[in-house]
Amino acid sequence: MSRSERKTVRDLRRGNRAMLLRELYFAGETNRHALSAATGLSAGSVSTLTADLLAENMIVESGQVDSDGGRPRVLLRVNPDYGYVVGVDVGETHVRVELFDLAMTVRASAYYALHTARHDPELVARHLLMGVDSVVADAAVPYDKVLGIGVGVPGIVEGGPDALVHATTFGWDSVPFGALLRRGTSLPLFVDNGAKTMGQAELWFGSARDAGDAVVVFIGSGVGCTLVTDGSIYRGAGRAAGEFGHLKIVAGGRPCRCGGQGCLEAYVGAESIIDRAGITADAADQEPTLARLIREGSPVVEESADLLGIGLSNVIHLLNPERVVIGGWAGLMLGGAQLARVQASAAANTMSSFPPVPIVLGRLGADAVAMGAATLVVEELLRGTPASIPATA
Amino acid sequence: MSRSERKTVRDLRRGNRAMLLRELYFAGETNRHALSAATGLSAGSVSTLTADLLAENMIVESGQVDSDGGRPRVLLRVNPDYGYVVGVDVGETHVRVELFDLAMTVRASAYYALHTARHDPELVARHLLMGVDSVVADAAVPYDKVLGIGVGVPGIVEGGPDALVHATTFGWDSVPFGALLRRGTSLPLFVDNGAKTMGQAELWFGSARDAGDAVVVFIGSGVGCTLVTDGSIYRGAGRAAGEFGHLKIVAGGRPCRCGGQGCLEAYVGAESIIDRAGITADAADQEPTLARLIREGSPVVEESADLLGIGLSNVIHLLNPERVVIGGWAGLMLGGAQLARVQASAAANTMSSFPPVPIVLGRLGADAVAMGAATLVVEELLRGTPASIPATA
DNA sequence: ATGACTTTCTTCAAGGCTTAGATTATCGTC
DNA sequence: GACGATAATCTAAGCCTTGAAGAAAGTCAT
Repeated sequence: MSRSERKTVRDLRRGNRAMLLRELYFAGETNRHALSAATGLSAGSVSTLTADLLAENMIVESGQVDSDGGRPRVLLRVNPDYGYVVGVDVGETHVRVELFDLAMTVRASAYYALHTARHDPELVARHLLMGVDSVVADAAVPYDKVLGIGVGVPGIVEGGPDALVHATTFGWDSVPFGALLRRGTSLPLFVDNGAKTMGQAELWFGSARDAGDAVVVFIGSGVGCTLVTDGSIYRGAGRAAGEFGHLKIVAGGRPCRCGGQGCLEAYVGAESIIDRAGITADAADQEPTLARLIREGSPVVEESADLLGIGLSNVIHLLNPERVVIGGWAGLMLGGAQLARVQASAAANTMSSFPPVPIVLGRLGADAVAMGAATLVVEELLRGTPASIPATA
Repeated sequence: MSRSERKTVRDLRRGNRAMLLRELYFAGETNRHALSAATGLSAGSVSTLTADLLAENMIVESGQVDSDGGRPRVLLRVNPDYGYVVGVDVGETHVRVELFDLAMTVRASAYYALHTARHDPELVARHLLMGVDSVVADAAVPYDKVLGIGVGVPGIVEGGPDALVHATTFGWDSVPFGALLRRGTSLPLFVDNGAKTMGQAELWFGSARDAGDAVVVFIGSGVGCTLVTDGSIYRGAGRAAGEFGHLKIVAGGRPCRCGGQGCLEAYVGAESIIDRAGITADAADQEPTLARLIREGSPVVEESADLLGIGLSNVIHLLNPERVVIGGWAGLMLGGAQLARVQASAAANTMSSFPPVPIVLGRLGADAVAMGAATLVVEELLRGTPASIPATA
């Protein structure tokens, strides 16, 4: 009930520092004057705070620009090489590991195919850890400058150090994936649902950028989503919020792989679309198969767009977002061809007294899951809590 | 994107003061020692802050309790007579005005029946303002100690000074109700959707008390809800979040009074239940008619319970609340008789990997709308922003 | 080249805040 | 009645932000 910490003057400084750093991170490149305006802090405070950050090598001066008739401004930016973050996308068919610098430039990546029905958690964990070693080596980066590992996985991820994962469709039932990884690395670890990591990527750098309240829908084999409230991801009481795919949109409808009936995912997930078209496709063939169905203008695809619109109208009624973003590989395919139909269906099913909501496609492509996972680590850094300061700055 | 204000050391104090006041308000009666523990502030800070609040007459000492073998603790509480707040429930059939002290004790109330199809905004506003004058007079309270008026109305309430109200079912289409009231009073005004004010009442004093993440469903003639995130009400980008009643749960289903099809409200709102049972009832007769249907065990009622459960499962999947509360006069009736059925239906339609969610009835009865509206004013007071300090404290 | 003017950034005294620890108040108990 | 215990207040010390003044580093007109 009572939020709002911040008690001593020390906390005040921490908060202001975090605010400044955040501004600096998202602005990309600014000067002290602009920072002062953006954060509301006095010029003096900005000066001392940036001095601290410069001394820690967390930010760097990156040039100057003339100001019409005055002392030139010194440009500041977050030091991309202050540290590195690893993002991992554990998908239904693969494990993708990428190493980013703080400017989110990919420095190295690794990919491991998962063969169907072989989602042994131990194996996945081994791939993942191997991938981490590999990207750190490939990027030729000192280990102690890796700030942490973010991992996006299918299913619901419980909090806690074990990071229990419940992903029926993936064959994982209460798998302590965090604990499994913990055995192989001592780096800070952040495990979350893959739809949410993608959502954070779109929120930070993609189509949901700067949105205060948004919904980012993820459509791959299954369907998930990220709810953005007040500019950050809402996770709910048990970190399970956003199970958009299991909204019931057809009473007593098609059985879903979750065990329920009439779920949205049973209609608009790639697996379901293909299944409904009467095709039997291997997991690895889903992508080309769906592409073909869309190209051929299958009525199943159109129906999926209509149903997705209904599903979106539900989210719109409930959450009143300022924007809806559709992402995930299947979402981008479906949306690429049928966005207008989705929009029309959503609008038709939304009350007229509701302000119209833009529905757009994700901008970061299918790789956003790994990038978003990496941002979980960056988020921690920007929070400004001590720790996570590498030995040699 | 960047939240977290709090910049100067002055803001720090304001924040701490607000935190303390909030704690004091919800604890009801505490001592300085306990406050220190609860807020994390040092004993010294609590001492000076409470001294300020006492000097302003915002809190009072209310007795002592012995502490086993030591100086007795001085009990502190918010001064119930520091100021008064007015809460108004504008419903489909009535305008109810109540005046509360800060302990939320009703000091006076007024009631005006609205005759069907006569929801002229001007008339409603006149009733409301008359009611305010009436309760202030009845309670024999000085006008300058009335801190503000909170109003709960049907439909969507846009922010802004005009408080535009969109309530199709009420016959209001973009009615600037706030502006209308503003012409008749200079008191601070807070207009919000009635389902949300009820939700806030249940959150502060009822079944959702202390919940961080909860959903409070309101069922009257229509259906609405309040989403509680991080201990406070989530309103969405355009303050329209929570239109639970217009989730589509039956594709291509029954026409709803909103103009859509298959909305939840078209099945579980009191008006719809009665209609589906084949009865024609006047608005004023809805209550006894629904009571009779429930008593007679009408199959329509059972079906409504099942559908409500499905609707709730959608909210649960999307928001992962720790608790669901059912309120509103029809909700309390329906829930009183069919709660088990609602719970069973919700559980049956929720993924097994989801933690089970308690579904309970509201505890404050049908009057919660007005009380919740009044809390909007109190909320402002607790926020600790200057202003709203009556002349004579 | 020079001086006036601009704009950016830094320095520093002043004022405010919380804290920790010492002090005072007020009980029960031996 | 002294002593211990618990509650509340007082005080010195240490941070922090601000605002104003000053330093830095340019442009521009003459």
